[in-house]
Amino acid sequence: MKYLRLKKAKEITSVLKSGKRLHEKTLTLVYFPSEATAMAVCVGKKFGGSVQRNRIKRLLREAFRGYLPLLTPCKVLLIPKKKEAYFYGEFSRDIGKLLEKERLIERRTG
RNA sequence: CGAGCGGACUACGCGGCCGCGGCGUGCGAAAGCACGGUGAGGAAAGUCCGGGCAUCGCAGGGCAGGACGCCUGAUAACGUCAGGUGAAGGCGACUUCAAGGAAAGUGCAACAGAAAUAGACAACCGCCCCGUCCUUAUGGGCAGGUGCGGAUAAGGUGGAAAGGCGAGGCAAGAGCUCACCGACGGGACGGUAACGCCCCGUGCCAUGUAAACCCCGUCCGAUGCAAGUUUGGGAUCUCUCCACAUAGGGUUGCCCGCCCGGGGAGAUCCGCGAAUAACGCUCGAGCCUAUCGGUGACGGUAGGCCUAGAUAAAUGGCCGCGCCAGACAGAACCCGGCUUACAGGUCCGUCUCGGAUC
RNA sequence: GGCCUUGUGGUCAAGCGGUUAAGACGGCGCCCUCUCACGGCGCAAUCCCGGGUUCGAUUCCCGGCAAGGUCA
Repeated sequence: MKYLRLKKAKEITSVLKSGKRLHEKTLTLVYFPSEATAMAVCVGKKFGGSVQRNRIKRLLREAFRGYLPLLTPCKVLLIPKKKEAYFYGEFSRDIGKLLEKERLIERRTG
């Protein structure tokens, strides 16, 4: 299951403007319904050097990938919150909570 | 055995499942799918130097500006490296050093101190003069002088005070004289050289600062892959700037020289991806092994290898084992260095010092 | 990725190698006043950090760190 990447500044700003924002402890999720699923992560300089930033991006992508087969198509923006340390488990749990809340995924039976 | 010194290397590993960026092959109209193989560092970092490469100048000169600075070598080049010299530090192995010139000139040296680059003052000594005391007198003592001469040793300071220390000498003193040390000049020898060492001579010939200006020597055109190349179209109209030349524009900060006849902005129509697409973009001063030359940096020869090329930007997640933890940190045109960050581990040495034993 | 700039009390800042490191706003304490304001006096600085040159460094040199600007 593949997903597209949100690349262009226009698209990202349009999602930021007209999308719906949801907050959890570790991150902010912005989404806007669409025909194809597309995702972008947003990690600024304040999160540290390139090693730190790359790590956060990878964790977010991996966590998002877990919910991909069950997802109704939409454009998604993931923005982490600054913390001492970052874990895959936390990101995955919070994304799951938010997506379930908005009924963007089918409730898993397991 | 303990404490060190110098050098080299490594940077979690293995297995399973899921996933990511290029590449190759196959299938497919395409999106894509399958398989194979590949995929971050010693610093990829800071951007501090040096190159390659590209564009501009048409590749000329001068000034200004900048960098470097013991010697010899290595190198494409360097502010780098190697070997040596000198100085400083350490018992030692060894380490550190922007290490030319202060008699080319200029500047600065607070406070303190009599005085800061050099004259004076106070103090010292002799002569002369005057006062006073002792003495018959000669002579002597004490205190002094707008006087003359000698002379810079001592003077609480200070980073620095006119070579140092000792002896002689003198009215008092002074390289005035002598020995030793230092400095300067000359010569012989060794070394490619920096320099070393020895001999002779000169009483000594001028504080520090050049990471102050500067002088001497060597080197430097500017801009940087967001460089730059290709596609990025065509037509019409309007406005505006400058000009027919001692002007204007371009050219490196300036001058000379050289080059140019137009430049800029907006609107409409066909067209439409314009922070875009492709190239640049990875085979290169490349890496590995052997061998030869060299003390070494490095170079020669032979054989083998192909080893990231992304562009909102690829290495991750989960599980198991090794003991549970595993540093600093992520390529963005490419190389050579320097500097800075860094958990742990491994290896080497006719290495050094101390202790014990034989 | 490249090229630049700047770091001085809480804030804005001056500072030609020798200063008690100016000044303004703000803060705190005291005086003045019945009280407040105004006014007066005083206090508060690791000169971003670490080395070096120098007798002496906020200033000069080297290396870090942080903040900011710029390119199409």
